[in-house]
Amino acid sequence: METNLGVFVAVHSQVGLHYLHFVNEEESALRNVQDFYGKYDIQKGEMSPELKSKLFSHKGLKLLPLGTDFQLRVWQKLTSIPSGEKRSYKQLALELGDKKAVRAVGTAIGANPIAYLIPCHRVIQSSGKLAGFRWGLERKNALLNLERLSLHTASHVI
DNA sequence: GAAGTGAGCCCCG
DNA sequence: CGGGGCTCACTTC
Repeated sequence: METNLGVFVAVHSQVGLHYLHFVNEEESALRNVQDFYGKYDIQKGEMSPELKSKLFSHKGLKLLPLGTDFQLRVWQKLTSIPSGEKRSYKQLALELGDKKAVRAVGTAIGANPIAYLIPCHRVIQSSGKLAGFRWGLERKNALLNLERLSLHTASHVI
C-alpha cells in the first residue's frame, strides 16, 4: 500500500493485523515477511479496500503482534502513549517495573512488528534527543511532526 | 556538546 | 554461554 508516508507491507489474518512495516526496499521487505511468517500459509496480494480503510481509521482492527512475553508487555505499553506525546525509554522501563531494563526495552521496541499503530516512534532518549529508528530518523521525525500538527483535528496520519 | 565507558536486561545463535 | 541493542549516567575534554 502506498501512502503519503511511504510504502507499507502488512500481514493480516481472519483475527487481526500481525505486521505492518515501512518498505524501504521491496525485495528485503518481502524477504523479511518470508522470514517471519514463511512457516504459515500466507497469500500475497494487494491490500483489500477494507483493510486499507481500517488502517486509515484505526478502527475495527485487532493488533496481534507475534513476540515474547516481555516484548508484548513493552508493545502493549507503547499503545498507551497518546498521539502527539512522547516518552523516554527510561520512563517506559520504570513503568514496566524495572529501571535497569532500559536497554532491553529499547531492543524490544526496535522489534516492534506493527509500525505506527504501535507507536514506537513516540519514544525518545531521556535527554530529549531523537535517536533509534530502524526505518530512519527522518521518518521518525516526520511521524512526530504530523501527529503534533494534527492534534486538534480528527484526521489520521496514514 | 561530543566522545568514551561500565552497568544491566533480554534475545539470538 | 557471549555479544549486541531504538539506553543511561557519569566523566573528561
